[in-house]
Amino acid sequence: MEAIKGAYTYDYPRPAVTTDCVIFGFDAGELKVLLIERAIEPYKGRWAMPGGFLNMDENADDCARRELQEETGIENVFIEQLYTFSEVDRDPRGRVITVAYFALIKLSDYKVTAGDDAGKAEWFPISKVPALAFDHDHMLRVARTRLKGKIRYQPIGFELLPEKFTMPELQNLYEAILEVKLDRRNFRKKIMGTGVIVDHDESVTGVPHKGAKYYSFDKAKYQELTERGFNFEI
Amino acid sequence: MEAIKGAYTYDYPRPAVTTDCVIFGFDAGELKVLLIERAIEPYKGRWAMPGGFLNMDENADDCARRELQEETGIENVFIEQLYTFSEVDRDPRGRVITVAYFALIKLSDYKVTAGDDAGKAEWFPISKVPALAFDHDHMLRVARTRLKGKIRYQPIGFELLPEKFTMPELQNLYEAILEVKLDRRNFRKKIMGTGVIVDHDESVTGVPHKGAKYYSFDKAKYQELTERGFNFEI
DNA sequence: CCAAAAGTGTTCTTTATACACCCATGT
DNA sequence: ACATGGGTGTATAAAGAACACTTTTGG
Repeated sequence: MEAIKGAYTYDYPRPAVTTDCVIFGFDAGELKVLLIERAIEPYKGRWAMPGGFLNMDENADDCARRELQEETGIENVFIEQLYTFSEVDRDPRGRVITVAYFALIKLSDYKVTAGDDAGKAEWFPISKVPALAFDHDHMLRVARTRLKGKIRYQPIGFELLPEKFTMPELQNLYEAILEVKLDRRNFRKKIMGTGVIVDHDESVTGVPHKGAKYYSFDKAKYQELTERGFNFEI
Repeated sequence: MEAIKGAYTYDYPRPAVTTDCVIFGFDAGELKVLLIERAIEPYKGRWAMPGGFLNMDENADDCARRELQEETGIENVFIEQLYTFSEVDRDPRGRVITVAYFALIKLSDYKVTAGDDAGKAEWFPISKVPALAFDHDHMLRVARTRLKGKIRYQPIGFELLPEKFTMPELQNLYEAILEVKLDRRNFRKKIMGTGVIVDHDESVTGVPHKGAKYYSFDKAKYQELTERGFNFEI
């Protein structure tokens, strides 16, 4: 798709359409967001969610995945449509509506903060996110709320952890997302009670205390249980 | 906004943007959807959700409300963004993406099937909806699923009933939406337990059996309780 | 007096919450 | 041996599920 000055004409005006993606990761007991520093105006130097214009031969999901790949190198991750933001004045360049997505990243796989297409990319702890470009502060709040709501009935938490994880890690994740403290014993009971957790006979080593056991999430078993009307409530 | 042949030119191609609205109502113990019969091609004669093109001076919410008003006469109702549909071939006229909404109507207020702008409008029981235009079958399924999920934690059921309703009516509504049978005594207990239902000392008359008492939903009390971290689980 | 639908309480089962001690490891 | 964090069980409280008879009203 090349820019050809004024090559596309329509009988009615049309908004430009973009997708943006709120990218969540989890590391060091903290929920984090991947932001891109804008290299050009408007909002040059401000941080924003990665995103870009929709091509004519792709749907919004494809666009969000493509932009994610181009701007951060991330691919093959959990991604879901969040909300479409369409305020008339949300972009100073003109009428732009954006279909926002949110992605959940196993941060262990993407620790290397790749400086790609769009300039600097950086993980920010959710509590230290600066004022963002466009309406992205609002977008982040919406994504945060969605994440908080969704984790109660879908096991999306596992998308944020490495394949093998420990019970304390999983609990920390839930505590970070839900912003509550949970009881260790009750948490383990509930998680194990779902029957979708596999025990590896292996523990954390090299720590000056009892090493936590590794577990992993059995996606196949989850699918199976879901089809039989199984409920994942934490 | 007038059509001026080829008056709007851009350097990159842009999709057209519309909003569509899935309109739910409840009557005679059945969940219903309001559809419009298409008067023009494509899909002439097929039924579809009302909707239309986004103007440059309105956001998607405003557009959805405007189209709802223009095509069905309905206004001042519950409306919420549902999902943005963007498959490349979803509209034979070209690239059109649609921001879909769903609305909940107190059917008692809008029984008159107004034949307006877009031709015939008609309420269909959800079980008797014919094959729809565009990707609207899919859209309806998404809306149905959202309604089913949402009613579990938000008191949106009341948007579908008249101001005063009886307990059996409310229960029928929940049963229709959730597609389950509920126990009369337990249902009443839970609903009354929320503390957001007001008892009117008035009953249904003119029926050949004990008339059911009227209740109404106290929105102010609900807001108050919500702010204190109250949960509306049915 | 009959048919039809509304109203109502109790028991049992399941789930949620609260809570404290011992264990393994590295320094 | 000690400091650190991991692992475990039980008792109590709350919520959910199951269930049957009486009441009101019009015909």
